[in-house]
Amino acid sequence: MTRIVDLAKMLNVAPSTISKALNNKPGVNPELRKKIVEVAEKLGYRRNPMAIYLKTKKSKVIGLVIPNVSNYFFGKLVLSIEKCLYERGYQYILSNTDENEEKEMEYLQTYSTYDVGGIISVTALVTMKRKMVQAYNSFLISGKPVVFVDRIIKGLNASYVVLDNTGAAFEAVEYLVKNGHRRIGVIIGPKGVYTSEKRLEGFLKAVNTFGIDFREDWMVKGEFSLKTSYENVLNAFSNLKEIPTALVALNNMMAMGALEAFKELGIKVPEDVSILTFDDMPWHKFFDPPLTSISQPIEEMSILSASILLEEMRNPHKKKRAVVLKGKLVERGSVLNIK
Amino acid sequence: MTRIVDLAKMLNVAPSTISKALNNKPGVNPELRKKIVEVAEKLGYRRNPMAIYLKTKKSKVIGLVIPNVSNYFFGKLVLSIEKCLYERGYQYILSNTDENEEKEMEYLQTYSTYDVGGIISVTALVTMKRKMVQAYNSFLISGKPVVFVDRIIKGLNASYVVLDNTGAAFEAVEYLVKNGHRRIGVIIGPKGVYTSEKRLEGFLKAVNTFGIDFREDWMVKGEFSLKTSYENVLNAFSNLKEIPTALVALNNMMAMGALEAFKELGIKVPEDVSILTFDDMPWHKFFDPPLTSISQPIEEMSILSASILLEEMRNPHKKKRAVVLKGKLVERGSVLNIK
DNA sequence: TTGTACGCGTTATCAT
DNA sequence: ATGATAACGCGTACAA
Repeated sequence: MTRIVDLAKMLNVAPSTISKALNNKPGVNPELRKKIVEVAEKLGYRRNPMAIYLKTKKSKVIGLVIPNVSNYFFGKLVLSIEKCLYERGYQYILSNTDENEEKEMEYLQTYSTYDVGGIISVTALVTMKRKMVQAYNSFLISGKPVVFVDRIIKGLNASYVVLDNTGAAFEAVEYLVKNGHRRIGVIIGPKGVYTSEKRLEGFLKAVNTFGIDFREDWMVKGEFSLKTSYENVLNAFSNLKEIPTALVALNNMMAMGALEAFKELGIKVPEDVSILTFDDMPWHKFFDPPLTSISQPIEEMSILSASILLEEMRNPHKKKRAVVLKGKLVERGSVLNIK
Repeated sequence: MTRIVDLAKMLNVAPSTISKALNNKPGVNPELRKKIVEVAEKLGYRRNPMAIYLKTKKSKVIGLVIPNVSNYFFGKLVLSIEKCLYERGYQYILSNTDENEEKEMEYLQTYSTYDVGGIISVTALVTMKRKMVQAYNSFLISGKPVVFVDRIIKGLNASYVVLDNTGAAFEAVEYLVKNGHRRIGVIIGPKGVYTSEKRLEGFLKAVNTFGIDFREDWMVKGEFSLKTSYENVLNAFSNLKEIPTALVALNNMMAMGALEAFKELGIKVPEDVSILTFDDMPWHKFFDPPLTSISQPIEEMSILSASILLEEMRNPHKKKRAVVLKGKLVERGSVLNIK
């Protein structure tokens, strides 16, 4: 590895001059600077982030908290965020929390020892809210910005980038009503989870607005997982005297669970029940039937969150931003027009 | 952040004593050690990896080269590897190469400045092989182990963990033959890609062994991507006078591409053509028809590669290991028995 | 058991 | 405009 001192010796100048030249600081003869840059390039000099941090205390490493990279949505998020960061010379530490708050707390701890300069977080499903708030707050008060993506923790003065979950859920129901459905069920996620609650809020608002039937026993708890959703849908629909004509899944795992349960029960989709799910996936079009889904602007979310974070790292007293993006309903074959 | 000196002051002992106590080294009074561990715990002391590295030159950061985390297979791989590493106090730098060798080279460069202690690599599709070999070799000769997963670069003395691609492809064809198929096509990946070549090798071996028909124009180039596969299958099957009764896709993206092309051409799966694909995905069972797939032991691959790497980091002169794992054929509905 | 020098590459500061 | 050099940080090895 070529170092600044190596370049200095090579060119018979002082290390400080090399440093100034490479960092575009004033006080270097333009010709000399050009030569220095040239030689640095040729010898493949690369700045040493550790040493720079040692000296300047400005870390170019950011913490990236994600529930689970093997989920397509989060994988894409990581991918685009990495791209943004890499282009600007930042590194990141990826932390898979597995939706486990304790694990998330653990990871936040390690961030201190690695001196991350900021955090982008899709925070885990929260129950021990107080501790979590405290943990994130300790970063915020020490001037390290945090940007929340997809999910918010209330009571924290941090920027965030989320979907208009309420609006999207409203539109989902509206679409079903337009297709003649008046008996609509829903598979919900865990209590206290931001996305689930917001989506349910929009769902209920629409039910109210359009004055359609709604029953408590058409609301199935799915815990945002395939297995739970499968079990609870199986249970609910085998006991129901009157089943809804359509079902909204508040995430895609739960839609798969429902599909599996329906297959077992001999309930045909969409003939017997229509399905509409949150989170569009590239393979939904190959499903039987092709799944009508709500797609999220993942790329936009990633780019926004990364640039907001970087901006706040540069300028710690910047006003926090609250970004809410629109979803898009992708029509396919899992919703039947029963008008 | 509590530091060793803080603990030392607090307990009126020397920093070196604290260090020894916390690292289970001899030369500390058992009672004192107990007290030190206790106080360290209470004050939330966490060792500083940077400082340890500074002193010992032993980095606990490892480089993780992955084509694309948003691909389920690689996402799972990252997840399990992270788990292994985290448990033993290691951190990792994730690098998405996007199957781009130049990007991979770039990332390998940054590894030097972050002083990674070792590398786990699913290396990108290689054409500039020489440069790549050189890059990895420079790590190997400086005593930093590299473990290749899923794909191998020839001419490198490094451990690897891969699937028995040839065997799995052979079994795929064998299964089709058992179901009465004698005209079998294949969608292949890019030239020079380890997994594609090995799988094709097994395919051809089986064709030979079972003495079934094979034609050059039943071999479609899919480049391991949905789009290319779609285009080429569309093209090939609209010109073919006689189409095969079954098609093996050498990865799941290409299977989706074929599915899309068949839909457009009005070719029914599995009535007109059976499909069998590499890479089982959790959603394949919901496809129309449910996709018969070859599943890989992702978890096992991850755990093995992580432990081999860690072992070699501890013991640099350990003999390199070559691990080949078996795939498993998951029967579903996309292969028709035409006997 | 203690005290302390040392390791690293960069950069800020002050002198020339 | 350029040079010389002292930090910067924290854990550890080694001599006492």
